[in-house]
Amino acid sequence: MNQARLSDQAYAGIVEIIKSEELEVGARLPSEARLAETFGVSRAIVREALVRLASDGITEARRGAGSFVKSRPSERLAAFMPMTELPTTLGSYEVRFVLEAEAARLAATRRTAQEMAHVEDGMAMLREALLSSEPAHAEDMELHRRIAEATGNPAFLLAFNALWPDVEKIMRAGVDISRSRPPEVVATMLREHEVIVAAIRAQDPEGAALAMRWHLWEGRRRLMP
Amino acid sequence: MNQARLSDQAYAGIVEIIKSEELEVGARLPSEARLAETFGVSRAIVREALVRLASDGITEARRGAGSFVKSRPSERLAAFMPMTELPTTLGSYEVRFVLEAEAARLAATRRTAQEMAHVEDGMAMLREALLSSEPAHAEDMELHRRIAEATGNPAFLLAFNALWPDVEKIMRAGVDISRSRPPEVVATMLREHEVIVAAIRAQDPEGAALAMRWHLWEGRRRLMP
DNA sequence: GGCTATAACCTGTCTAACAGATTTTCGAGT
DNA sequence: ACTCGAAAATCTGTTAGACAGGTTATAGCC
Repeated sequence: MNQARLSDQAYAGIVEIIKSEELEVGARLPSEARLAETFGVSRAIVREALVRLASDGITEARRGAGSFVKSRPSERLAAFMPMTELPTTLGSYEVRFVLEAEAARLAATRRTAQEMAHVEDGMAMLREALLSSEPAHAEDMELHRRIAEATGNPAFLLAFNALWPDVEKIMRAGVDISRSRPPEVVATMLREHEVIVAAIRAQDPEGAALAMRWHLWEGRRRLMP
Repeated sequence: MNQARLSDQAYAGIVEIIKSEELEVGARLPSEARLAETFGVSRAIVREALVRLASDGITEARRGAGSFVKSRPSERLAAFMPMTELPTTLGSYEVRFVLEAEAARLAATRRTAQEMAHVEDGMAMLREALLSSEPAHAEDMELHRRIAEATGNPAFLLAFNALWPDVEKIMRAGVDISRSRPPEVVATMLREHEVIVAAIRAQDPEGAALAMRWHLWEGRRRLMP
């Protein structure tokens, strides 16, 4: 097993600092020396972590001045999930990852008021079903379908309908394995959907795409931890 | 202006080595010490460059063994074509834009030698058909289908098959309108496909995705200028 | 208060070293 | 000859300490 590298830990540690200290965009991180001391590693390791953070667009280094927050990691990490590592047994998730993310983006851009109302209705139905501890696969699917519809592009529905039998099979299998869903999982699933719908409501295309990717990524993780 | 960092030069230098030495995916790069000597910098700088290359998915470090090529680097043109401007009458192109670009990327990453040969065959068939001035819709479709197959993920084929009737209808309509295809258009279409296949052959994921996007974008423009 | 020189701090870079993982080499034994 | 295993050679991961040169803060002077 490839033992974890210290620079990975430093990377995670710095992300943690940005999040927990609530460093705003533009704020300066602690100096390399201080970070090294904090994590108990050498400056070289901290620098390697910072190079990666900069490459990920999270920080920016200014010679002689320090490293600065460029964009908050919570809003950025989701965009960098390596699709290449998805097991092909969950192949339909790989396709959904690009297809539904684009659908969410376009829905946020082009949705009419009527389509939005339709999406909100779907969300309400999903909320009710989830809170009454039912499987809710049908409602889940229906919400995703309505988001695809809100793109105004029927071709998205065509592609989705081709995938859904597969997705449903996977979902059912997942629930069969771990029959009881703890309430916090239900709450998380609900929140993920709410965030997507909120972004579409707010006509925030990038936010919608990101929220959808995040939701699918987490969904895959729930099915195959 | 922020003066160029040595690690940036090292990054570019290593990319150059991978390209000019034609290092295959899986091949081992020179050791950090040797790279440092080559570029006249310290090992720490080379390491920072390698961390960035790994973060970009181009190389992979194995402790005690060396750094290995994970995917061939491409020209990072990162041209972004705004799909939002596509008329929904050509909706299936909008879906293909995300779906097939991802398929091309994954095909470049995961294709086996056998799948590659299958793609090359499809390319040869398309070339022959186009050069004999036939419609060649079937061959076009078959090549795209084989690329989707080369992802190793059957879900891509599911989605494609749902879209293709639509795509073919659009293609036929396009040819009916402008019945004669000038030879330079045929040559361009051929070249676009060749670039995609070449990128998949070279195991260059970003290049393959970019080439596919470009091809679809141009294709849409040919149909509706 | 405003201005400037200087000190304090910070990143970018280098050298030299060692631990531990991996690959290669080479020799012993069959 | 051929296999097997151990030692040697390489290689990455990591540390410490140092210095040049850029940036920011401070302190004192007007």
